[in-house]
Amino acid sequence: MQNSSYALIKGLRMTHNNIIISDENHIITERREKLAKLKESNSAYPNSFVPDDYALNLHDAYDSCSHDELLAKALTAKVAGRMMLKRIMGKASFATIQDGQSRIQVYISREKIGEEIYDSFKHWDIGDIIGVSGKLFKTKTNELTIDASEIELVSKSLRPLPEKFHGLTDQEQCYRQRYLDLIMNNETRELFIKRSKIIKSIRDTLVKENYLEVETPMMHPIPGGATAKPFVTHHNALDMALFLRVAPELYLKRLIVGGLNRVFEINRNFRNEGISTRHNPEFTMLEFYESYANYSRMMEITEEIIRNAALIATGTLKFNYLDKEIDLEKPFDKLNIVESIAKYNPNYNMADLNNIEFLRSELTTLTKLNHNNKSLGMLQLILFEETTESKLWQPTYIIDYPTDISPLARQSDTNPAITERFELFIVGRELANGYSELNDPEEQALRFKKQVEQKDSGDEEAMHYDADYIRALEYGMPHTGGCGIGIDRLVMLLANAPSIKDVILFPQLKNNS
RNA sequence: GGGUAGUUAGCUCAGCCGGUAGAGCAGCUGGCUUUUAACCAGUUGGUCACAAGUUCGAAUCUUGUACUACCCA
Repeated sequence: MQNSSYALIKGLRMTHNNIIISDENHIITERREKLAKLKESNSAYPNSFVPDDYALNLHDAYDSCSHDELLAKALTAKVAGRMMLKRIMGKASFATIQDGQSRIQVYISREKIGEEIYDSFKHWDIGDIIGVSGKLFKTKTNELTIDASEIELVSKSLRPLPEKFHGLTDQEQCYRQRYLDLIMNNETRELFIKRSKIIKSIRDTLVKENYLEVETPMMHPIPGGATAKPFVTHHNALDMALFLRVAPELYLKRLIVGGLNRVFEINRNFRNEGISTRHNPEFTMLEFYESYANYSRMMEITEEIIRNAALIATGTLKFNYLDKEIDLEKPFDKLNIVESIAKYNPNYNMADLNNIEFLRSELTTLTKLNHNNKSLGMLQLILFEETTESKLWQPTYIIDYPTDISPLARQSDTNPAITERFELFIVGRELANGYSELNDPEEQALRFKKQVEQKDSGDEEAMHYDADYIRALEYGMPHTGGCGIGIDRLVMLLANAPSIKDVILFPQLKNNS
């Protein structure tokens, strides 16, 4: 045997790197033997077959033709794809191949293609990639089929595919071996096509609004733009620590200072936190900034982005997420924190919700934690998170967040304890976060200093002081609105996916080997 | 971080009153020229997630660990 470095002892194999691959089984062993024979005749992995048709196009064009019409047209087709089903009936066989978009049936008769090739075909395996050309016809049961006049093995598959009827259902295996998921589950391929269309729709909406797409650093010397724990890495040549970005915000606003008046970026952020059905350590975020705009304008454009994406993805503005209807057609509800608590929890009245003593005792009961040194706004926010957030199923903007937790947002002109900030909630989840940007460099410097104090007292998520960003603001930034939309969560919503792992091709999982 | 459930052949799953592991598909051999989850006959394949314990004997009972899913923080 050509490759003597593997010894087939009870399915254990040593590679040349001495890595033990232990999942060999008799099926793989048999296929390796078939491969070895193909290699002897130099026909294991040819690279010359070029298909000129796709199954999907053939079905679209000819499914409606009758048997006789198709016969009269005498059309030939040339396709390539993975063999998913195989039915041998003596001197003739059927195979079903899948070419990435759809499937088509192939008829192979010994009489037509010759005994030698027919005998080879009988030993090809489900999962092998084959190329076929031949005449199109309809079978007795009216299925469009290619009558193979030529057929060749394009790529040998060594590993058996999941079972043909039930397919692959193991959630973990779908995540760990997404390629298998894509081969076996049509819905998975469709979901990721939908994701791509959603992202294209977002680009189209923003470009139409005269936004410029930009790319800013993923590796930051000073992490910033969000309260989150960053990943740390190291640049060898510069001998310096770098942080994977938690948000692109501070760079995008530097571009606003530079006169790129409307910019957006769709890219990955990295946050060093737990993994859940709503959190992946790397996730895709849209951030967009518009000069001479405030948070009201950002809410308008956020709605436009989401509606356009929903129409592209679902064809409608009313659809179900986990069996509950979402209505994106009506203008999104807009409530401040206290109003939203009162609306969804009739047991609270406005007087109580503005009474700091009441809030303290209520929160002590609800959270079993001490909230004595928190401001009124913070207490209201915590009560909101405890009692209201998860009830915001229909799209709702919550507006006017406390300044303490919004270090990059502009204060309200009438009440400096709150900022011109909104978060958009749908299906009880935060989907977007935007505000009128803070463009006063002196106020921004004070806010950074407060963050540094919090960091010094142990808050790992607090921000650093970014002197270069302050310097940029000191050159003057026009009043600006900004917003971030979590793309993964938006895709979850529009694709009716229960977990963020379902909408990320390769989600982060624990090591299982 | 806490709770619940799952992990048995390549895949989908039975077996869980403790007595040396079973089906269908896939694979292999044979038959079959319009099948379609093709069919018919025969047949290969398992460290029952991992580790310890109870027992004459453990896939099955107990405990722990790992991973996954769901719920809660």
